[in-house]
Amino acid sequence: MTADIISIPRAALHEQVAHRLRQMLVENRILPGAKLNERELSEVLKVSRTPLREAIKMLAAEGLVELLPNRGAIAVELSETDVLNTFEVMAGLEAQSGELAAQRITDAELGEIKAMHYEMLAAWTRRDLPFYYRLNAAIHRAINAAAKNPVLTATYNQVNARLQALRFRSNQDGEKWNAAVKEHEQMIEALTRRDAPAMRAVLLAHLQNKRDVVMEQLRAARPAATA
Amino acid sequence: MTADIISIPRAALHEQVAHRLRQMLVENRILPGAKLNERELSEVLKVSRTPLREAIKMLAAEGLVELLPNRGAIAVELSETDVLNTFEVMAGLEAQSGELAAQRITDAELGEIKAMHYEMLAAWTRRDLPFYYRLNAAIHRAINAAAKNPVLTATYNQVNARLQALRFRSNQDGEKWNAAVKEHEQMIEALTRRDAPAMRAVLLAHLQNKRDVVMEQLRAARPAATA
DNA sequence: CGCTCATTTTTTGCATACAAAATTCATTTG
DNA sequence: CAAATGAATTTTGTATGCAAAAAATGAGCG
Repeated sequence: MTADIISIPRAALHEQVAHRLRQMLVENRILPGAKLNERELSEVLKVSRTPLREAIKMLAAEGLVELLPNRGAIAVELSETDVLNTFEVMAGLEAQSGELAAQRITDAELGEIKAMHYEMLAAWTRRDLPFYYRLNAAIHRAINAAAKNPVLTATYNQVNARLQALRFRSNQDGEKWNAAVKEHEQMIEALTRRDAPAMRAVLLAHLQNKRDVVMEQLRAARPAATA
Repeated sequence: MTADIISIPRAALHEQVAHRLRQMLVENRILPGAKLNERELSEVLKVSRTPLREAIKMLAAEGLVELLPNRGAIAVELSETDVLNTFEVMAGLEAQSGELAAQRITDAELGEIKAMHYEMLAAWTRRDLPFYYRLNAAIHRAINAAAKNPVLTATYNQVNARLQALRFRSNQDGEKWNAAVKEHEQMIEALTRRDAPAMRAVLLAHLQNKRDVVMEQLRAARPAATA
């Protein structure tokens, strides 16, 4: 009875392909609106078209690509109203995460979040935007995890993935950034007090501001074009 | 220039297959935990395995089936905690739908919902459970539509689909049924007053009760077995 | 010059073919 | 007779082939 060491059955090919495509989409290596050419992609990823097409179908179900009958798939291009609607849903999911986290978080989890919060403050003080972003995302993930609802986490991740593609690295203006940091401090306080309604309120406000920042940058990047 | 009548490009095969499979899963024609045999299904649906497999991958991304590496797919089997978690998310999505609907509903939409409500009361009075269920679902769909957020609607539908499979037709007990009807009346009132917080509160309570009913029937159907 | 329409080329969609893994089943052995 | 072993069968996973649809190209015409 050797412990079954050798397992690691290597994730199925279509899973790997889906993962890589997802990353390419989220990192804007495939631009919104761009066509996903099957022959081309199968050469780049070194797989046949069959698992590639299966992966594309999964991404379509996740809302990351759009399927055009007889014309393949394109990376989703969110209109302004799409972005607003998506943020609205995200706000609801974040608010619920926060609410549940306040009720269910353990002291250990809270401690870790506080630690990350201080690291984030350090990054903020140094104006180290990339590191700030990474910690910010990690904190939100940790709050979500503290809610202890895998269905909520999965739903949250899926909706969030669509927004990742347009989360610019560009520096948000100082005032908004300060506000975001202040909101984060309120979150920590609310969590410490296990105050669920406060968490909900803070996160709703936080996402509203995040939405405004993104919309502003979006309007600066694209001329106008409402859809 | 004849008006292009002949269009109707007939939805792609994998879409049709996905639709039919989704229905089979939701209607429990494929039981939870059952294996989806590709050869078998491709014979029943009269398509080759390729579009069938693409459809299965989509359903996996939607959370309706589970993919087991090298062992195909099985219809998802929700544990008790899965069901509780899913209801928790649904409650949040319904509450948000109601909140937004209260802010955005038109008089015409409200009128139609009221009409359906009265039809539902008729079905309730006659103890016509199937018709009651259909109207109930239609009302919730209409509220969701009145929120005017397609992203919310899509998310809602996707999460809800997983619960459909276990929404028994069996008659819920009279007391709970009366409570549900009363809640629906409160919903209509809140909508008429355009009272968003009230809508949120009513829908949260409504889904909590719905959850209790389902959990009770679930526990009656299955012996115990917590996962 | 620009436009239309036919022809070629490319690309998608579905079916089939083949390889690898899992399952089944019969056989053997303790 | 139970458990174990190993071949036969089934089933999944991936690649390839072929038909139909869309896009690109280019010739002809206004």
